[in-house]
Amino acid sequence: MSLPLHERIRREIEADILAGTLPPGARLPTELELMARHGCARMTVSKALSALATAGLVDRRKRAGSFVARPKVHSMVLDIPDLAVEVERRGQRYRYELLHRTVRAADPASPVEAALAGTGELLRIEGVHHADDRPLAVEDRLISLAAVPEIRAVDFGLISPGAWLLGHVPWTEAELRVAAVAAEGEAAARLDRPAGTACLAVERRTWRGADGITWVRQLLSGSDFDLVASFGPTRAG
Amino acid sequence: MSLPLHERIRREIEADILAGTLPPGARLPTELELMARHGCARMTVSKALSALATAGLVDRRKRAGSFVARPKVHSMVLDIPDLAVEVERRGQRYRYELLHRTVRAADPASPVEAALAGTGELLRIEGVHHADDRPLAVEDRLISLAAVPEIRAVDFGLISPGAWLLGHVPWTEAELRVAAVAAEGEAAARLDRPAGTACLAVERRTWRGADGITWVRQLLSGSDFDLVASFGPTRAG
DNA sequence: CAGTGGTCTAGACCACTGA
DNA sequence: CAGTGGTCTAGACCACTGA
Repeated sequence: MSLPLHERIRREIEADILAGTLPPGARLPTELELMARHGCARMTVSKALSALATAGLVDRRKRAGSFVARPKVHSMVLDIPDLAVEVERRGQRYRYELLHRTVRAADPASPVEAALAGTGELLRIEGVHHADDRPLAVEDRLISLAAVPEIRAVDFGLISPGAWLLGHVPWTEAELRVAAVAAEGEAAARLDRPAGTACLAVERRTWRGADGITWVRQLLSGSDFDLVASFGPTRAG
Repeated sequence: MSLPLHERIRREIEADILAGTLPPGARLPTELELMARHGCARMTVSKALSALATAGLVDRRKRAGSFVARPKVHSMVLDIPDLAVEVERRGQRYRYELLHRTVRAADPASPVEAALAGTGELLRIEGVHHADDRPLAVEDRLISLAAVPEIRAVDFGLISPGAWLLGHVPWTEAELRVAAVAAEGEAAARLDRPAGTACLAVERRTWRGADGITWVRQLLSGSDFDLVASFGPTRAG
C-alpha cells in the first residue's frame, strides 16, 4: 500500500459506485464520517471527494451532502445523440420498433460476446428507429444480463434500449467505431433505401469499470445524420 | 472577484499558456515563488497547479519543477488517427500530395471562415493523403494565420498540415462532425473510386482557448477507414 | 545533496441551504 | 439555524531526482 491515503479513499468510494453498492442518487458519508473512519484530516477526505466530483461521479451540495451522480458521466466529453432526443429536436415524432428479442448464453467463440458477458447470459435486441414513421436506423444490440439484470422486465415497445440504458445505467468507459458503408439486402430494405446507399455504421461498446454493459451496432440512414462530438479539457473546480 | 484564490491563480497560468506567453516546455514558477507572488499558503498554489496537471496542461516533476505540457492535451479523450501514423501502422508508405495553397482574407459572408478567423487572413490548403500511392483521403483545410503565423514558412511537400499542426500547436477544444456521403465528381476521381462509393465525411474545428486554429474537411475513401474514439472519466492524481 | 513537488495535519472562518 | 461543503493557513515530513 504505497498509494496515498486520499487516493485509497477515492478508489474505495469509486469501487462502491461502480459495483452498485452505492447506486445513483445515494448519499455518501460526510467528510466528518470519512475522517473518523480513516483517522485522517479533513483536507485528505476532501481531496478524495473533490477528485470524484471533478470526474463527474459525485455531486457535492452544501448543507445536503455528497451524492452519487446520476448517469451523465460522459456528457462533457461526448455528444453522440440519443436518437429519440435528436428526432424530437427536429420536430419529428420518434418511434422505436422492436423486431426481435431473445435471451441466450454468450457464445464463447464470438470475441464480441465473450468480451461483453464472458459465459453469462445476453439479451439480444433488434429494432428500427423511426422519425415520423420513416425508418432512420436499424439497430442490433447485445446487453449483458449479469451487468443489467433489471432490463429483463423492460417493455421496449415503450422506450428504446439505448434510451433506457442511458437513464438507468452509469457507464465509465466507451469505445466508438464509425465507418461508411453501402446499405445492402435486408438492412437496405428495412431502411427503405435503395441498395448501395451510403450509410453510417456506428459500433459502440460500453463498460462500467471492468464489466461490459452493452455492444450495439447501428446503421444510420444515408446522410440524414451527422454524428457530432465535442472535446475539451476537464475543468477542475 | 468572488472566485476562490486557487481558481484565480489557475486561470492566470492557463491564460498565459493559451496565449503562448508560456510556450510548450516552458518552466512555470515554483510553488514557493507563486506563494510569494500571491501572498498565500502553499496548499493554495498547489491546488491550482494540480488542477492544471489533471487537465493535462502542465507536467509536474519533482526536483525539476512544473512545465507547460507538450501538445497532447487531447490524447486521453480522443483517438482520431493522424492519417500518416495510421497508414504507417499498417505497414504502408504514407505520402501527402499538395494540390493548392493560397493565402487570402477570410470571407465575412462565410460562417465557417468568419468563426475561424474573423476578418483576418487564412491559409487554405487542399491535398490528398496516399497509402502506397493509392489515394486514401482528400482534404480541404483552412488555417487562421493570426493564430498560427509560423505556418507560412512550412513546406507541405514534406509533412501534411494536420501532422504539422499536431506537433506544433496545442489545442484545447475541438468539434468533430461525421457523416456518410456518396463520393461524386472531382472528389471521386481524386480518390480513384467510382461515383457513388460510400465515404466518410469528417469535418473538424479546433480552438485554442477562444481563438480558432483550423477547420478541415476530409473525405475518407470507402470503408478503408474506421474512426475510433475512446472515452473514459478523467483520473485525478 | 539541495530544491522541488506530494502528502498530510489540525485547525479556522465562511457560504450556502434544506430540515 | 445547524450541518454541510469550500476555502485557506502555517506549518511538517517525505520522496524523488537532476545540478
